[in-house]
Amino acid sequence: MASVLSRRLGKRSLLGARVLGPSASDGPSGAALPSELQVELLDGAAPQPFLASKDPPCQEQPKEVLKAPGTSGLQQVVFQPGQKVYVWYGGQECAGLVEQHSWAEDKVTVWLLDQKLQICCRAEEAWLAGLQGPGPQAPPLEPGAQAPAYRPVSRNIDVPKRKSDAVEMDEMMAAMVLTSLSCSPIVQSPPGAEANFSASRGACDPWREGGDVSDSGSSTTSGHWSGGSGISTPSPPHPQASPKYLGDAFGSPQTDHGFETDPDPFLLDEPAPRKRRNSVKVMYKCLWPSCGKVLRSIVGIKRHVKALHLGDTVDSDQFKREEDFYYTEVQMKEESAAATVGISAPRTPTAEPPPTPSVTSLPPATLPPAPPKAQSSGPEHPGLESSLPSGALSKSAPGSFWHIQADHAYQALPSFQIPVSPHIYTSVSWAATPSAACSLSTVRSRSLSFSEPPQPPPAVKSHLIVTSPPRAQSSARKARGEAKKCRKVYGIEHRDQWCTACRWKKACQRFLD
DNA sequence: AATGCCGGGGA
DNA sequence: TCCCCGGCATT
Repeated sequence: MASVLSRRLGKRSLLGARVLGPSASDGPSGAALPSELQVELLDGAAPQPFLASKDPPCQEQPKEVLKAPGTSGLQQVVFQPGQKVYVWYGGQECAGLVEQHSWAEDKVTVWLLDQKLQICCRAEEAWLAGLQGPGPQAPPLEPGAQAPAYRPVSRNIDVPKRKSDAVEMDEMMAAMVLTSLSCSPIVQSPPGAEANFSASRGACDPWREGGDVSDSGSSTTSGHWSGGSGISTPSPPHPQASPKYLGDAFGSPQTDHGFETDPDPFLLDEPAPRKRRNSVKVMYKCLWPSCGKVLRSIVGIKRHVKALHLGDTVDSDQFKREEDFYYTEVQMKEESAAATVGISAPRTPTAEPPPTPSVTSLPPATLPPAPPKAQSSGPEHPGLESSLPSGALSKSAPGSFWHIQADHAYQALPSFQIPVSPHIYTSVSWAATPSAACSLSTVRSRSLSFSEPPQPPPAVKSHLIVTSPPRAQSSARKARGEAKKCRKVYGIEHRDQWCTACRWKKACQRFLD
């Protein structure tokens, strides 16, 4: 749990929540929040209620803010105006100049050089240049001693972790931003959202989803992000997110209230996520900051994201894919619940994202793209089919080509020539055909490589098998081919046009499968 | 029932 | 070796 908390912390601070945290007066919400959250909120020192503009934090009316019941005498360092100090802002250490230090309120107004803005924060959160460590974890106060009445809990928190987390978060943030193209709601979301920032964590989920990084549930902070795979494969999330989230997602307080069953779970218009294991229920959780809604169907969650967060009005094109980033699949062990819903259909392990282009769903797997594991995916891969017209081999052979000469294939098994064009002949050995098929399949498998762009999952599957070399099911008779046979093509009336094999009731040699 | 083919057998 | 066909599996 601790890890989870710390993680959240980091993320939050990433967004600058700490500095801008909602006012301490926000009694109710504050009380309900996890202790670490409170710390953050209080750290903000800028009790200003959140306003749309997150940029200039408390620069507008810092003074008022400072009037809060002071925690005088706590400060151990006296900041002089103009003095260079460092403060935590936006998840990182920022250098700034002291504008003013209100000893009484234990607040310091700092002009951030980098951000070019003024913020006010608790004196303990700022430290003089040259001194070490971020304010929070800095030595300043003795536990309990001066803890203001309104934030009793904060003192219990082990703040030190913050810094590393923050750094971690920065990286994630960067990745996130890149991925979501600056449109990320997380970035744009109003500061207020942070209060309930379960989403901050979720914000990262997309990657995890996509990568299907099974970090085997280790709930440690490092566990989440250490997996290079997760980060390195920012491929679009697809429905089959990894189950690991489960605990995480549902464990978070925020999630609970957001939980809600999809009204119409059966509306799935895409391959519903299949139940991976007996009692695992797949749900989709909205990652939008402060949302955390959980629905049972992809469609539902997408609709939710689109409608509520992305806004339906906006040209859907612009956000068409965006919504995929704002929900994640979570799996829920649920012995009992399993019975309730027609739990989504099982998703093939390697599954490719569902049909809907946007969702790569998660798909289906995200993608997919899950590293090694995912790779071992099943035999059928989208890239495969798409790269090669399935029927190519068998069907493509227009009668005109093979006909005449192929006709005797049955008799002349060894080899024969196929007139590819009036002047060009291709020598083909029937016996070799299988190998040809092999090479063919080889090529296809190659297309399976990760880089393969997630093509709209072709619905073609069956055909591949046809080209596969020697039939595994050999022993018995040849599986009935799907290709047309002479009988079908020419009809019984024109039996004379059939290939010899067909005439002899043998396997058709003209329209091979 | 229609097809597709294997296994056999006659010429 | 060429041709046919009975019969079974599949569709």
